Amino acid sequence: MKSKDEILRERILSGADRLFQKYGLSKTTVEDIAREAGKGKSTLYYYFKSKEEIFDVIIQNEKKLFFEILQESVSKAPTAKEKLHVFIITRFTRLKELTNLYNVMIDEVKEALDGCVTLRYRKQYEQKEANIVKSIFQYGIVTGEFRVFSDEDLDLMAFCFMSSQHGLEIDMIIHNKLDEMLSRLNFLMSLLIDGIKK
Amino acid sequence: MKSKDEILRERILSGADRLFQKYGLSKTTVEDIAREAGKGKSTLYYYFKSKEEIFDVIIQNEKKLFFEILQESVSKAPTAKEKLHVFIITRFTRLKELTNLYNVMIDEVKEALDGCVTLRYRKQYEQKEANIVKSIFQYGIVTGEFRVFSDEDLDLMAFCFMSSQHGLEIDMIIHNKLDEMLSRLNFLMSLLIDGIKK
DNA sequence: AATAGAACAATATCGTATTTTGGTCTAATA
DNA sequence: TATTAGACCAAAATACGATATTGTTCTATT
Repeated sequence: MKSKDEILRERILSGADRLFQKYGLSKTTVEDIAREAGKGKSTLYYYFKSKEEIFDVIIQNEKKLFFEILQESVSKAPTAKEKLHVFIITRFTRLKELTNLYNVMIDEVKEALDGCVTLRYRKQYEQKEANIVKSIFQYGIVTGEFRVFSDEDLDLMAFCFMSSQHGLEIDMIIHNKLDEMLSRLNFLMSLLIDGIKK
Repeated sequence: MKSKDEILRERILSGADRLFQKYGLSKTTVEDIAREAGKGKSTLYYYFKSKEEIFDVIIQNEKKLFFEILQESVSKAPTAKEKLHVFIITRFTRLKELTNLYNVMIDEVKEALDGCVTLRYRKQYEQKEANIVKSIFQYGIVTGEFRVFSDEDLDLMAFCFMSSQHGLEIDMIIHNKLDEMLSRLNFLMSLLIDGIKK
């Protein structure tokens, strides 16, 4: 049974989530968020330190949800190979639904390419992705599906696997071929799996 | 023996190349380029239709040079596997030297991520890259190094190989690890090669 | 034929006024 | 006392008119 505080807090967050999805962080005002929650601005500041904190909580929540879903679906697959494919499919399907998390990832790429590296969210996000992939590798080694690699190589491989998926995504965006995205992500993952299997 | 026209034309181009490298296309004025060539603006318009054409010629020249160098170094390697590694090393080494070409590639990624897909240069550039990689695959099949793939799969593989390299580059830029770039590019290529070899 | 320099319209920049915005604070309300 | 509204504030953003800059054209000159 949630307290009154928590109910209102979540009302503010879900309203803000919708606004950020629609208008982005910069175009959504604190006044907008207050109105959406049916409260005054002061009330927002009672519950949150700043607009930035509201956004941060939303992103952290989406990230938490994303990785819970990802981890759950991966854990259900019986083989490491299947886990990797499930990882790709689930990641692709679910990340797009979490619009604010997705947008933040893209924004940080753009910032980095502009020579402005802040990485508020992406570093930790990518680390979590790579950790899941690494644990799948380790599982695959235990089951005998994959060759044995050093821990250092596993880290490197996880990074490279994910970077290659990121690259494919970006290139598909560039070439406006979003409908082929999932099949190509899977194709690439199959190639990479072929590179590490026994 | 070059004609006077060609000498002056190349003087304009090399001056403009330096200016574009330093200031970029938008911040380099036609007046700048004229001054660098020691001529008036009108003279520039005698030889080139517009500032944009000067830039285009420079990019096309850099691209031509880049692919000649790439093709030459690849053709010297004896095995398909070595060709792929030479491709990666040469590509990495030489593209960075061709500043204007490199900058145009990055700019087009940024534009695409902004939802504005123009692709003045990148599409053809990527097609050429993929063609070289595909021909290396075909060579590797002939020499017996790689498994046999359909032509369609070869196209897809070439695209995916290059996209994965692009992704690694972008992620290294994002994480500010440019010093590790080449080793990781080679590491990823090795994984991918392992995925296609007999 | 090759070149300079003036002219032009479109675009960019700049300074200033005005509005908006995130956040603070006090008083009111439940 | 906890929660909330609304006034206020300084900084940031925006709008706008004036001015400068820029890419290009065109005419006259060499």
